[in-house]
Amino acid sequence: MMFALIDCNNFYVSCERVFNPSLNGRPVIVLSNNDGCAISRSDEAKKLGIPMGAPIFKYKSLIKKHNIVVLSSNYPLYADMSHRVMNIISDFTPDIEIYSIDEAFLKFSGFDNIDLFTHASLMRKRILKWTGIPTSVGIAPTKSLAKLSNKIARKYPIQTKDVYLLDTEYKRLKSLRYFKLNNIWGIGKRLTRRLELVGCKNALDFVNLPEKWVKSNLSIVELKIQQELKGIANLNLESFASKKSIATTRSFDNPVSDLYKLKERVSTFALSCAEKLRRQNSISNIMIVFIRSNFFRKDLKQHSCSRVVTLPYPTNSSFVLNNYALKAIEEMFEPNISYKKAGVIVTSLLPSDNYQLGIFENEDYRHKPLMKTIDRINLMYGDKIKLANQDLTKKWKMKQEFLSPSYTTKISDIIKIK
DNA sequence: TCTGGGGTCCTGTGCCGC
DNA sequence: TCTGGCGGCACAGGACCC
Repeated sequence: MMFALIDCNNFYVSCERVFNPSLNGRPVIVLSNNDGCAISRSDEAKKLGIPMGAPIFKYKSLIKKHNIVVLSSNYPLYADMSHRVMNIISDFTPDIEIYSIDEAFLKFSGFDNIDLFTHASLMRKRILKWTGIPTSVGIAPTKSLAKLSNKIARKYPIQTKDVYLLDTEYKRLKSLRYFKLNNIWGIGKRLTRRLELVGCKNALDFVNLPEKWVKSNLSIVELKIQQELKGIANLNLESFASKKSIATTRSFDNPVSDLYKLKERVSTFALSCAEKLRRQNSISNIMIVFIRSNFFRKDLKQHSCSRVVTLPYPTNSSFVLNNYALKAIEEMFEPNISYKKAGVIVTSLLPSDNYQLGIFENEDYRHKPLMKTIDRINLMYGDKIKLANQDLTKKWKMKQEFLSPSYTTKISDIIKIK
């Protein structure tokens, strides 16, 4: 039994290139929301020294000097492409866990008579041919080792032909010696620092630490990782677990220090959460509301605060969530602070269909059909219905200066063949 | 001037009740 | 009735992932 990790190379950039081949061979970066920082880079852009998450304003001159193509993110396009890729992958094994928009874990059990290298090569060739997206595949006895194998395939595309099969003890030890601590899935900055303090330099050093020490000084999570790297499968594919929380959070393009404006924004976040809940037929018990000043501005007074609101009954009503979110904001707000970011997270989710109202629960029975109607109208006419405290005239627009067309999802943007 | 968003999971702390 | 120890819980914060 083997696991595989398939990963789309530079996914967002690759999506853009599918529909705009003139981007091939050129340095390209895709920006985060609000055009803040680089979240996807072509190999050419990486070579020029644009790091992951680079704030774009710091790299203006480099971008100009090398004529780097800069694009705003186009999430509907990426989501659609992701869906196509995952569909093709499903043809190659029934056991698939979609791990993120551009990654999936696969399990090959009962594939004893099949050459997995050939099988995986066939899969990535078909994805490339049918969608235009290049991928890399790592195959190994555990998920953590499959992650590392994937990195090898990605780093040495010529030697591996984009597929690396880690199937011997020799390859395992060689790989572990090769990788630094922070290349291990689940070991970040902080753990790397702690492990270096006890003399670890590479992944193999970590694997050789006594299990007892790992469990008592780190945690059960790191112990599992260690076992996985030893080749003992500890993690299985996650079955389509339904979401445990839903969030809507945003940075503001201009700092907000006015309570009224802050409430107006947070109201929008609460409504967005309520809509997302209704879309997946869930209700929530607990809402978390937070506001935060700009922590990059060390010269300004900082304030960061969050409130956990336990709702009187689980709900997905826009009115109820909105009211409690606004109350939380009023409690937390401090004058003379430049707030840069705020958000609403709903958690402790339950399915809405089989929920029975209890004795003390008093959701207004008129909310449910009203919400349905609001959702339908907003879907048909594009967010026409708002609550009274939402600003009707002002549009909070996301900065998207370099947006590509929605090639696959908007009929007006469908590519024209000349 | 300008530094993302959406997730999961763990941990420290303070409080409560046994 | 008082006290200390301890488990459970809620909350705030943070690490880590893509």
